[in-house]
Amino acid sequence: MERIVLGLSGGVDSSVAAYLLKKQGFEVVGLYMINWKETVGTLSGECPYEDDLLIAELVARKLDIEFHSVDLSDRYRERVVDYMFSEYEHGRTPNPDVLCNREIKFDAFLEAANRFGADKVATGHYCRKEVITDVNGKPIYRLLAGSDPNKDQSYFLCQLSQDQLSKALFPVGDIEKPEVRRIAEELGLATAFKRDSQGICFVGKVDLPVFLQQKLDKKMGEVVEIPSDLKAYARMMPENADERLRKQAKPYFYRKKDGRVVGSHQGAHFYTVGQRKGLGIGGFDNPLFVLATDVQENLIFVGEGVDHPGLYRKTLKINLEDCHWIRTDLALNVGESVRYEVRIRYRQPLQKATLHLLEDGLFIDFDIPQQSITPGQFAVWYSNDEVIGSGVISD
RNA sequence: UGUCUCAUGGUGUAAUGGUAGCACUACAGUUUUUGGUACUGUCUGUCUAGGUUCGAAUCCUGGUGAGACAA
Repeated sequence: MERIVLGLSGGVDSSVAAYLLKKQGFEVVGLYMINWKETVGTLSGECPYEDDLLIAELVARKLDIEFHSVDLSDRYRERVVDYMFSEYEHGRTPNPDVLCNREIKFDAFLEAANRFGADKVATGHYCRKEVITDVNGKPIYRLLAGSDPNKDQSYFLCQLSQDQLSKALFPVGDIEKPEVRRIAEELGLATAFKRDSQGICFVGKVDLPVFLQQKLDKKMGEVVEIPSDLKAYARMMPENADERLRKQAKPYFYRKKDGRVVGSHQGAHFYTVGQRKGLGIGGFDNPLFVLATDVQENLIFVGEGVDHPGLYRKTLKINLEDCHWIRTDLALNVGESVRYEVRIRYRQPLQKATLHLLEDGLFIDFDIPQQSITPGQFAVWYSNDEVIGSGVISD
């Protein structure tokens, strides 16, 4: 009987995943991962993980599976939290959960699983895995969207490697959320009616702006409104196709003199592109959206209305070193192009685009201009249901 | 100093005699295993002191404040 370590989080998805694995005949070991122990910033200084640990243990007992916990908080801090703050400090908007999967759940956690006698790990992610073989009979692992289009979490696994994927199992990927709930209820699991978790796993109940304010310094700066008829928006496009891509992918660069000061803020690094709330500036006919931030000058540039041209761009660039192919066999060579569907944030409907690999980076050229392309976020390209690759949007 | 205009919630405005509406902001909730977005809901107001009137944001007088023109 094959031994599998399952990440039991104390949520309903991993609980049911445990049950399904067991039903499939695996010897399941539930392993609770502690990745954050700090109590600062949490409500009423509660221990952030004790409740979930207890619930996970309860579920394990109910399902009659072996249960342990493992403390990965040092690793988590190094690989996820430090990255997160560093990105914010540089004016980018990180996705800690993508990193958490790449660096923790399918790395450090996998190592821990090995110590518990398993060489594969399972999680409660809503996504699927398939194996095909290449011409030499070598296996190729495919990462597919979860069957429930409403809960598909393949986006968060976009940075996994073939090696990581080869050791992963996603038991709930081919069933839908309501079914998961139903199974949990039928089994009488403690998690059956527990509400879905949301927000960065470790921050828990605290909202991110508050958390960031505790970690990053405040620095008063100005908010500059950019008119929608700025001449930079009517930029001339070069004839050469590659040059045009490069130019289209370049974010608009604003200076204070391009607009007028309409307010102040407490630190440009607290804001992200496309953000509407939190500026505290009223009196306009339409809401203001953040077009860009400049952490060097500590300026925030905003535009009025969802239709502001500064909010849209047709092309984005991913630096070569940030370009990751899950399907390494489908990786582009310099000079090649391919049609895929792309999303630039979790749950965004897939957008048709053409990927062009040039000497200086991967350029994703969308059929339709995209709103709020945000540096630091991950662009993920799909072929139908399959995640082909991903990369960090450059600035 | 003179003349004129204006003064509505945090902001921008609507209602010119019948008990104040809209947008933005803020807040709350929903959606969401990132951030953000989106959706729903809620709060806050007639500069001040008098007067006219059954009744005033709306008319009259004084005050205070802001702007424009005038030298």
